Amino acid sequence: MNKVNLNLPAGKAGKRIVLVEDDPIIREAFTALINQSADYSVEKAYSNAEEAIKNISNDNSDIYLMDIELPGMNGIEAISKIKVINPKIRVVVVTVYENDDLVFKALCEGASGYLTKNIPPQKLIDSLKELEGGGAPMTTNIARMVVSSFHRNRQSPLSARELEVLELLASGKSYSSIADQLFVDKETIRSHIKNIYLKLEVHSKAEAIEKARKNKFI
Amino acid sequence: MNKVNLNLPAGKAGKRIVLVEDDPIIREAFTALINQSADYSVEKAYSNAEEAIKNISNDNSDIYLMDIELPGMNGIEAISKIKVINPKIRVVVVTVYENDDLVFKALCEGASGYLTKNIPPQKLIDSLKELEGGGAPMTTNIARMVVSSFHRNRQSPLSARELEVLELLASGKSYSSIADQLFVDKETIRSHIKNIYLKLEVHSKAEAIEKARKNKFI
DNA sequence: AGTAAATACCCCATTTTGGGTGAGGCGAAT
DNA sequence: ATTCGCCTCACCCAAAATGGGGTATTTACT
Repeated sequence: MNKVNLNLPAGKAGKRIVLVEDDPIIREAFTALINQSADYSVEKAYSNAEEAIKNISNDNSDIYLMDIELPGMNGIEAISKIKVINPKIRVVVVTVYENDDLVFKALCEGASGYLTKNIPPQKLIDSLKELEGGGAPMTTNIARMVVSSFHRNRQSPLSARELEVLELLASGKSYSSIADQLFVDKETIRSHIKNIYLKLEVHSKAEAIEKARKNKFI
Repeated sequence: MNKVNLNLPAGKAGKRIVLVEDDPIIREAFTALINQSADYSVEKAYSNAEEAIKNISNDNSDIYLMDIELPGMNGIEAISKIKVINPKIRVVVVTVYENDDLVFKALCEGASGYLTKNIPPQKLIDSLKELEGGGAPMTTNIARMVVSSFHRNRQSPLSARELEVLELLASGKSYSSIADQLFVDKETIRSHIKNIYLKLEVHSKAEAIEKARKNKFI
């Protein structure tokens, strides 16, 4: 069985990339693919996040391709730690997972892109170019998920005014300040909120906000 | 001066697109470009949103290219109204504006993509393909803006625990329920919140949440 | 040794919240 | 024409939450 070379010689020209991927097959495939390109080369390829993080200053690369599922520290945590150490490093996730939660967590922690492993070879290289051009490379599905996450749900049982009130409530405002802002009496706001609770079948502010956020009413 | 033909004959094959764009030059350019492609044709080209909306059921197209700056109703409102009438219609914004506010407003109202008018011709056609493939076509800059909007700010003066508390507070929870959730005393939460107010230089929940959201601490 | 963080407790006064009930005006739909 | 939903406002009550003022202990890292 071949021992995978985790410390490839950086004898190739082009922008240097660091790869973090535990599957040796994929790691080698991506390395070969990237090294074939004119503009990029794999500086280092790690099989776990801990090693990659330990060597950040030595490697001195500002583009990381990061798997999510890794032995030990996972990719999300790894992004977080990398960004703390050097915020200029751009991390692109490359994974098999298209799970909502992982995508948004990765982006919140600072991922600059999110690709899936079934990406066609040329698209991977294109993605690196896009990244360097200030973009945020995403596969079709991920882009849809990201854009959809902004869409509000129009099937809301709440009236326009109620939505308005609930949004202000969700921003941490008190009944009185909502009333001031909407130029109505505090009692009016209380009425709206009571109706909101009725419609959403909840009994408190926190529940209402949670339900409304979950259903993207607000 | 040429009179622009706002009702082009649909004599061309391919998926039918509706265009809403007030500048006659750009309208004609996009129409010509799209009609040159094998897979798409411009069903109708409107110079304002009101007309486009009035004819939605007749036009029976499910892809709209929408400008933002329009005489009368603007593109954002138009997206909202279109989505109410028929949520299946996908609207892609095509505009000169790369302003954060407009981008996010358009996406919240239901835009499926956001392009800028300097887009290379082939890219526009590619974007339509991407849209049909379930994607969310965006120019490089817009993709970056969208992804950046998820990134949290690590330059926060707050400790990890304080961030945790503030996040729960921002989700509408009361001191007591935050305490329960974090398995500490309510008084501890109160202490944390006092420190948060000190650090953020605010004097109320709403202010703290607003400041933290604005600076993307949470 | 010093600092920051997390934890917990005390006091106080005020505001906020949730629930109940009722009611007038207004516009859209049947 | 009448009903219905929506927006508005009012008054009752009691519990909970909030903001501000303290102080103090333990842990952890430098």
